[in-house]
Amino acid sequence: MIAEDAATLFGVLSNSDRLDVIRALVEAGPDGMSAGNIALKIGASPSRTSFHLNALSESGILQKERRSRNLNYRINFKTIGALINFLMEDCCKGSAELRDCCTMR
Amino acid sequence: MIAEDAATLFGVLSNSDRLDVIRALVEAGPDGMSAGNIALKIGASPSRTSFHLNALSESGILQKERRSRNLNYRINFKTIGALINFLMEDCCKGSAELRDCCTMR
DNA sequence: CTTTTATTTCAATGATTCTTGAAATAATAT
DNA sequence: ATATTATTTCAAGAATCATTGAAATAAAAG
Repeated sequence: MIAEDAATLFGVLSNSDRLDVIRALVEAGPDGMSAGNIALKIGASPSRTSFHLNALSESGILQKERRSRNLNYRINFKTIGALINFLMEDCCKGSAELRDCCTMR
Repeated sequence: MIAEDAATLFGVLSNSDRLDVIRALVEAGPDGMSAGNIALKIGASPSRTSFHLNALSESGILQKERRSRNLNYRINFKTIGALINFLMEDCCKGSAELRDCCTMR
């Protein structure tokens, strides 16, 4: 991953609503959740939720799939993992000091 | 760490210049670098560099210390580590799937 | 084929962030 | 004291991002 793409992904994560969406989808498990249920869960209007869902899926953090009337979203952990790898390995050159600060080690 | 603080930190990381600063300081090692040398290294004007250094140290990603005429900056890995922990443990609830995507595991 | 449900798109507005270059501050050296 | 070096601060403007509510689209049901 190049720095510009990482910067874009960090930008997508730099919003509480979007972090709430990720949390809701992690809780929901591998089947994901519909846009409407996500909106209810995070307490935001449909259009506001849609705006954030678009940023998240545009960047590859979420994947969407239509299921009849609903649009179902689920997390794509590969993208989040790639971003963490960029930060730890690329950007911080695998720093041992940083690794020691991380619980998963 | 609460979601709002994490969102702020992600916002600080959402800029290529600032990622370049972090990379330069990781390369520089534990002694860090002066603002002027950072500006030279990342190829940005002094005031622009100062703007980004301020965002980085304000958020706790960098620490600064005056050394006579120079202001010396170095990385505070604790903050970056705490953010990675938030993302992996808090936000993604320690997801095994996410952990499997990370090289450090 | 009209209505209902689910969601997105759009335009307008407000808020935040970034860049630039000039001026201000801080420390040191002459 | 004055000049030099290092860095920040500031104001102005441009660019990007977020929110709102109304209108548009998509699918399904009556």
